[in-house]
Amino acid sequence: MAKNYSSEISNPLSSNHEDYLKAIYILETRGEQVTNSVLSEYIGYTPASATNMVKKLAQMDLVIYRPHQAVALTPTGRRVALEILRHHRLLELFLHKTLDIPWDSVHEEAERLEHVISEALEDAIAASLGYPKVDPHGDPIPSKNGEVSHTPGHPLSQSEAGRTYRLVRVLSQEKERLAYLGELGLHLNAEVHLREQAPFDGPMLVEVAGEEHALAADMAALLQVVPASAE
Amino acid sequence: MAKNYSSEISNPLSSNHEDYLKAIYILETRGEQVTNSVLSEYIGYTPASATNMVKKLAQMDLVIYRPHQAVALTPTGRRVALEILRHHRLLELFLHKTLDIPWDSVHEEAERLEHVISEALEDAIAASLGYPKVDPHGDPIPSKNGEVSHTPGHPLSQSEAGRTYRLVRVLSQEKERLAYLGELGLHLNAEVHLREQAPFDGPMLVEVAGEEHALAADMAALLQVVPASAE
DNA sequence: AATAGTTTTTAGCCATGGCTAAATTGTATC
DNA sequence: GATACAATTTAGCCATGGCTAAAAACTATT
Ligand SMILES: [Mn+2]
Ligand SMILES: [Mn+2]
Ligand SMILES: [Mn+2]
Ligand SMILES: [Mn+2]
Repeated sequence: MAKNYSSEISNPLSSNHEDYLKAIYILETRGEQVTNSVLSEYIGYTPASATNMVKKLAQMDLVIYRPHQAVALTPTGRRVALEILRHHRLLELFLHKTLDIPWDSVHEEAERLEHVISEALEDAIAASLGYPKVDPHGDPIPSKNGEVSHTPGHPLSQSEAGRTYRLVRVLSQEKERLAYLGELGLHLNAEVHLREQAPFDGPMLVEVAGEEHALAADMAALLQVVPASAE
Repeated sequence: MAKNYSSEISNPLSSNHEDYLKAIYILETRGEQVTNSVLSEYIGYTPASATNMVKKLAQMDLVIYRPHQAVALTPTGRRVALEILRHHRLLELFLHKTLDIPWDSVHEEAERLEHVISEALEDAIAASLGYPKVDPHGDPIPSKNGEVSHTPGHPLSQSEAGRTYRLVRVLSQEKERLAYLGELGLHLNAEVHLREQAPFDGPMLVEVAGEEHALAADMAALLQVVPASAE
């Protein structure tokens, strides 16, 4: 069992290297073509810097780079990306459950911690949480050997009115958005009764914990739910 | 209450900047003259690199630098050093108590984590531990406003034979040494009965948890104890 | 197929913070 | 005070990874 993928690599990866690989992985799984501009915008650096970094990652056999083409992770690159993503999501859950850090703050904290925890600490965290499968936002936690479980659910925006659902995933890391949802009681596993959906992609009327709220359609599209009975 | 001392500073400090300040603080409190060679050896970089860094820290008003003189922390530099040291020791205790990381492994882990935790996380950790005063090695945890409590005790090597003591501090971070002491049952607050001390700085005979062991004099010098009755 | 517009790459700059080797300064000894 | 030795600083090199501006390469439209 190969544990430390940086051991397969001559010089160790910096935090930024790791964040680039993670970004490419996330963009790939979104189904997007990971063009230079998409990547550079996501990562928050200039296109020139992204090209620069991608070429370095290609030299280390972590990505496939062909000029003017979309970047793609190599198997090794994917393993590194998944390892960092595992750190990230384990840390989010740990910070939330063990230290009561609010779910809208764990992301930025994990963004730094993910690069500096050892294998032993990763294992200790996973064990203390009982080897969890999802983070506080319902994002799947990759397993130690790089498997990602498929998460169930469909957007609340495409659900039937008059039924009750359970929130299983929120497709956003935005602090303000998460804080707002939390205020409405829309945290993970919350029960939502969908009263009605206004036509023309209008707002939805939902009931959460006895209170009624209106949700914009694009907000509801980020909420993945399953029927409440199915548990 | 000024919280983030890097906010008083134009550009943020790197991990290395922080480790240099911490090193200078520790060497100062040991009573040593913090010459360039002492610092460079402690920090593990060449003397030229140490000079380089010290000059930068001086430009930021974190240390006083005069060529060919010992370096000294400014009040601001000391605050930064103490903030990082607080992170370090809180993290050591947290890792040990909450995640069962052995006391000989927490140091290297904290060495990286100390630079990336937020003020909020620092507070959450301190709260979850009940605002502790010492780390797993008995080193005092600086308070949020930079106060360091005086730790009691004297070296086991300078103690009276025939009496029982309580271990309150170990003056070493060496992994192997700590692992060895742990195997003997010599963790923090362990009770040690001092049977006899061989003359000419010879080994000491001690009894810990019902077992008898011989301890080299220089090892015993690192163990700070108080009389067991004084609890 | 020419042209216009967009995307990507290249070229070259800069700050950071290591390093080695050489020059300088300080200190101890005769 | 001269001289030797150690400590420190300086000078100059290098890799990293940002950046801007300009060049080049794709893509779409006429
Ligand atoms: Mn990150
Ligand atoms: Mn998440
Ligand atoms: Mn450190
Ligand atoms: Mn310690």
